[in-house]
Parts: sequence; structure tokens; C-alpha cells
Amino acid sequence: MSTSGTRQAAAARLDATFAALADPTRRAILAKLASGEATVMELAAPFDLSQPAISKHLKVLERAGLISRGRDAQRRPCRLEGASLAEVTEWLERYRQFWDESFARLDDVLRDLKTEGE
Amino acid sequence: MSTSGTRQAAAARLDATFAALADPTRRAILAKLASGEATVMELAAPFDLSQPAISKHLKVLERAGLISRGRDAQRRPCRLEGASLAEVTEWLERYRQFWDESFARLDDVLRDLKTEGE
DNA sequence: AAGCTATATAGCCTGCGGGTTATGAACGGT
DNA sequence: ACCGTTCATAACCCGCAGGCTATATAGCTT
Repeated sequence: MSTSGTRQAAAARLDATFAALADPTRRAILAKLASGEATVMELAAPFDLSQPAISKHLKVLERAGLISRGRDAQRRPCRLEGASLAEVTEWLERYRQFWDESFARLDDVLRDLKTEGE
Repeated sequence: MSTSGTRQAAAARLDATFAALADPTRRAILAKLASGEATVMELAAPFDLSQPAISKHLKVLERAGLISRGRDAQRRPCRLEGASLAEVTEWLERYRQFWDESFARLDDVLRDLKTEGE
């Protein structure tokens, strides 16, 4: 079973989620939110972007279910939501054997490098 | 440490990988490749798309490192490559606590539903 | 009530993604 | 040698993503 909804709805959600994650600004926003809630201003600070640009990014993240937003007077604090990331994880599981192999090969490389150094 | 390369190179690779995964046609291609190599014709068959469209998708997947291609006469068999998926997995790890929580909540929901049914 | 702060919306521009058709190139079969 | 098959490339179109500025909205503060 999938997390919820029909197959095509799940596909549409994955579309939105992967597309949202395909932007370094948005990933940086998520990284910051991983250490707690933040307002739009706080999230915008590190970037050389206009405030509306950040608001657009946040809207993309929200529509992808990656964040949710509260209210604190005129602030709209953002919080990271795990559900979409869970869906991505679930999707990835199907390919576990492939990236397991990759990790294994990586381990080999690292071990070899270490051995060479001795 | 990251899988390889500088931070911004890693970010660029994630950009390409997530963007590649943000398309249902391309995810379907990967799904088929999960059960073994396939030629362009074989991959194109299920879709109502022109052959060049599929070639474009394959190019996107290749540039994202998600597939590699061999040679068999005039065929260019495609094979799934796990390295990029491993990088995605690695990236996701940072947010594990969040999707773990989501999975936990999902489990709760499922358990509740089951209990109701008794 | 007026004004400042925080955020959203509208309108615009530009580039790129994803589709198409037409054509080219590589290789095998006969 | 020729033809058919497989795949790639070129040239084009359209829509949308992501940036901007300007403006509107919401809610404190005084």
C-alpha cells in the first residue's frame, strides 16, 4: 500500500515534491527549517533574493507538502513537514538494492584508499 | 563527508537528480529499468510519446547519473545506476527524524483504522 | 488614526523544459 | 550494395518556473 490516495495522485505528489527539491534555494530553506521554525524574513536573510522570490519558494514548498505555516501576528512561521519526505523515502525503497550497491562500492573505494595510505 | 566533489558540485548534482525524478515518464522508465536493462524502443513502448521525446528523457536521466548506456549493435541498452539515488538517500538522511515521525503517525492511523474495524 | 513591519499578490520578462516533425547517422541483414 | 531498424540531432513551439518591481493586505505600535 502507498501512503495515501490513488496511484496517479501519488505520482502527482511525487512530481511536486521532487520538483520542489530540485532547487538549491529551497533545499537550503529546508535545511534551515530542520533546526526549527522560522519566519519568512529569517529564511530570506541568507539569500540575495527579493522577498517575493522567497515567498514564491515557500509557496512551492507548501504546495508540495514539505512545509506548513502558522500565524504569529503578522509573521507566518514555517515548519518542516515530514510526510512528503516520507513519500520520497518510500519511493526510494523500491531502488534500495541499487543504491545499496553504490554505497558498497563507495565503501570499497574508501577502504582501498585507506589501505594504499598504509 | 559527501559522496564526492565539492559542496556546490554536490548541490548541482542534486539539482539534476531531483529535476530528473520530477517527471512521471522518467520515473516510469526507472521503474522498468529496475528489472533489468532495456533498449530505447522497449522503454518507449508503453508511452504515447515520440521516440525523440524518449531519447530526450534518457539524456536527462543520463546527465543526472541515474542511468548509463552500453552498445549492442544499433541498440543503446540502458542500465539503472544507483550512485545518484545513493546521493539522494544520503541527503534524505539529514531529515530522517522528520520522516520517521511521519511514518510513526502513519502507523498510528493504520492501527486506529484496524482497531475500529474490530 | 497613522504609520511601521511582515507578508502576499499582481504584472512583467526571460529562460528552459518537454513536446513535436523532419532528418541524419550507425549498424545488421539479405 | 541496399534497405530496414534503431537511435540521435536539429529546429521549432508553447507553457511554466523563477526572477524582478510595485502594490496591496494584515496586524502591531503609538
